Amino acid sequence: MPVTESDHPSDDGGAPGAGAGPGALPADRLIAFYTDHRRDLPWREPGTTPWGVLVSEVMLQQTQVARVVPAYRQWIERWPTPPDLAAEPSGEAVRAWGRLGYPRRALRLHAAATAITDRHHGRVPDTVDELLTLPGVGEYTARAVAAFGYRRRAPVVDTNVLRVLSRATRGVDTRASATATDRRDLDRWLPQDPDTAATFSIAVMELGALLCTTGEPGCSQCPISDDCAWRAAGYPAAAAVRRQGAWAGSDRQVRGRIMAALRDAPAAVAEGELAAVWPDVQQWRRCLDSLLADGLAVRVDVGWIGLPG
DNA sequence: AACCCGTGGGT
DNA sequence: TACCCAAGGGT
Repeated sequence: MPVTESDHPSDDGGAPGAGAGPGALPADRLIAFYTDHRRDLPWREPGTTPWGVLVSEVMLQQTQVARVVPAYRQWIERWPTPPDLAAEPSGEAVRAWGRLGYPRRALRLHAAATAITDRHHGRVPDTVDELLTLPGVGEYTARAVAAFGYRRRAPVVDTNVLRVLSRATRGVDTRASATATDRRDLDRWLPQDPDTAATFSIAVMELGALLCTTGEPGCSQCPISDDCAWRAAGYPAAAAVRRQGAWAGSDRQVRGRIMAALRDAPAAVAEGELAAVWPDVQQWRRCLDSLLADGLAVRVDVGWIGLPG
């Protein structure tokens, strides 16, 4: 594990000093860290709507912040409200998604905009339960929108928060995905005041993104290192994760090429031309069929494939 | 519950 | 280089 000596001095049990205690997640210091070191991101600007928060959260699902920023700006400028997006064909959402990856997210975001328009009068719902009914909105995103969009008190646990929670309060590292237990554990540290709770959540997330990272954590700059159970335990390594399959030659690669061809074309593409993206006809056929089944592509006519209308 | 789903940056 | 993995969700 890439832990530097300078960041992790093997001190001999120095006094905890003014720490809140081993395994604590002290809100005051986390919020102070956020105040001092927060990144200026477009979805954090004053005036960001709950719809803006929802769009940013969906884009950020498994996609890095730096790649999301320009896409988010263009998306919000073009579709400032859910009805604006719902009024357009879903294929336009898929095209605007560009190369963010996992284009089903674009389809689901469009479906969410439609549901918000039809069932919620065009206003993004403000309760976790209602948000959970929206396509593409899971346990994390629902709470993120409630907390960051509406300043509700909800335990927001993404991969960053889970890493901080696990390390600081349990003394172990993890690469698992968050569970209901994790949300309950975080809730213990969540300030009661809703607005402060929302700031606390984004502060923990920011700490995980900037300092308490998977790679080389910046423990020497961490505001809660004195309370960190993981540090006290000597930075034990996380359990190994199951390797993902090879990318080259995968269905995902083939699907990606087909979608890129459809996005780059102004209108429908002849199947014969589309087949040129991959030499293995069997695999190409299987992937095209899966894209049609997913609704990411449609057969607009015999032998012609396009983005959904 | 394990597996699938895109793309690209970091090392 | 090859591999990890990044503000997850759906099945």
